[in-house]
Amino acid sequence: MSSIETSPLTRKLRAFVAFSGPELAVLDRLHRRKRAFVPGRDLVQQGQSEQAAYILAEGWVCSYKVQPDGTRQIVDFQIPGDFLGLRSILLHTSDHSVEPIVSIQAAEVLIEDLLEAFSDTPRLAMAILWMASRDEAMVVEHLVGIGRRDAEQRMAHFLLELGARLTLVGMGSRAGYDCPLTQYHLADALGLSAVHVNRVLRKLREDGLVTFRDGRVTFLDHDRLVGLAQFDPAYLEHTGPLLK
Amino acid sequence: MSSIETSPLTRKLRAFVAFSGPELAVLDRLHRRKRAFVPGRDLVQQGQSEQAAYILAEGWVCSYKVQPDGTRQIVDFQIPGDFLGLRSILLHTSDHSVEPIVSIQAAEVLIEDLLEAFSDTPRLAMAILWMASRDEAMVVEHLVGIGRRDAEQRMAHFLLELGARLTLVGMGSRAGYDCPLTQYHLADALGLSAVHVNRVLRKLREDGLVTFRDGRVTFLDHDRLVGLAQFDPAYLEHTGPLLK
DNA sequence: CGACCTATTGAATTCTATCAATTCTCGTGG
DNA sequence: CCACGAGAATTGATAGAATTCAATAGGTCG
Repeated sequence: MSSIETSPLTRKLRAFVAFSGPELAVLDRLHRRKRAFVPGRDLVQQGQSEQAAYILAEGWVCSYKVQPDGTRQIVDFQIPGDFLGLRSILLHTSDHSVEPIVSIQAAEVLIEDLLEAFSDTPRLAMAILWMASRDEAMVVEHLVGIGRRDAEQRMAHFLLELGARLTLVGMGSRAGYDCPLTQYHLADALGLSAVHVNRVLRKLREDGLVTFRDGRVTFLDHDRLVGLAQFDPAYLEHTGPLLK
Repeated sequence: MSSIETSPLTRKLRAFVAFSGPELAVLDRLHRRKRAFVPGRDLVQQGQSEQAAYILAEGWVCSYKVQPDGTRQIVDFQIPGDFLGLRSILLHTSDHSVEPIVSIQAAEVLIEDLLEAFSDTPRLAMAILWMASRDEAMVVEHLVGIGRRDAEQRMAHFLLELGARLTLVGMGSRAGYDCPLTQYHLADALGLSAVHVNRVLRKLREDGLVTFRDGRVTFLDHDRLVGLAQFDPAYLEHTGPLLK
């Protein structure tokens, strides 16, 4: 049995699609070009063309856009098993940057690899397309959060969503999860100032809902937090692609 | 020559991909199930499963999500040539609603139609996937706008983006465009209150930048507006899918 | 130890929402 | 023809939310 069967991506997709041996082999091939990255050096640069995509094997990264005036907006965080830069290779140019938050391991995927994989196994293509749609649904939910929730709800919703995603890949539970993000990351993701992030976290802590401390998110009262955030995980719990 | 060759979708895709006769015929088949809708009755309902997708032939619609507390966030507006609900059929359930803003014409596309079209003409599949990526890039830009721009910049950027999109399908120019949206639509899209939308529009008008009046957006000083919004249309001007 | 990053808190300011009231347009029915 | 009501746009006043500026403290690393 090859080690690929336990990769986070494979693990995630297999929750929805039963792959055949040859399909697993194709997945294996996609993982062959392993590379390591450290914080401070971007995997993908906004505005660059000829980008590769990556499958994140270990660690956390964030996708963000910077504006001409220097402010930045984090669009999404990716965790092990997530695909990075799929849109970049489709559009042949990257509209965003990708930055490692901790030291990471990622498999580089060239456009040729992907086209080859897609033509070999249409089922895999469909599974990846489905995954991309799920990611887009997450971005949409993020948009709603920033547009129509106040800072406290935004934070609560964000911490809960991250928890739900991490739980899917075995890195979290209802009790909490390890989280390498700084308050500056939260600020850039939620469209708040770092100062206000700090105040909101204090309020949530003082209200006995959740703590964010020493790289760990701890849910003190999960149910009440869900109530505050009006968190509905439906958009994360899809029934999988239409593969028999 | 069939009339399909002048449909907005065909027109848009042909700007990037040269289709063969059989491929045009497949596009034609996708348009066969024409339907009409009127404002007030949603095409797609949030939470519903077994949805169809649509190709918008005429008129404007918006995609939105409503939250438990009743507030709504418009995620995107669609104009002729845009695809609606592609994600809904992929995920097999809809995470958002779609509402006609004016009376519209749309071609219903069943999941079977799409799978058939994809297997018949991979190039068309790639073109549609590319288009979906472009739409996602737009949602991302929208996210950045709400997260990191103040109300005035948000409005300016939004009006410019809409103008750029409409120009692509021949419905607008640097001078302006017809626009059936109300200030309430703008508010729900930009994450502002309707009252504040009104104030912002007044300011932009008084500053001689743009007017929003009687269903028409008129750019008074396009260049200065671009400067205010820090509008960079790069994310709309892609080189097309990787088809030879 | 000092440099640097992160977290924390206070005070003043700016931005945006909410509440309330008015005007305008347009279509409907009397 | 006009009164009426609905939806849309407009404006003022006030309250609330979040930002900015400024300062301090804790931790880590060389």
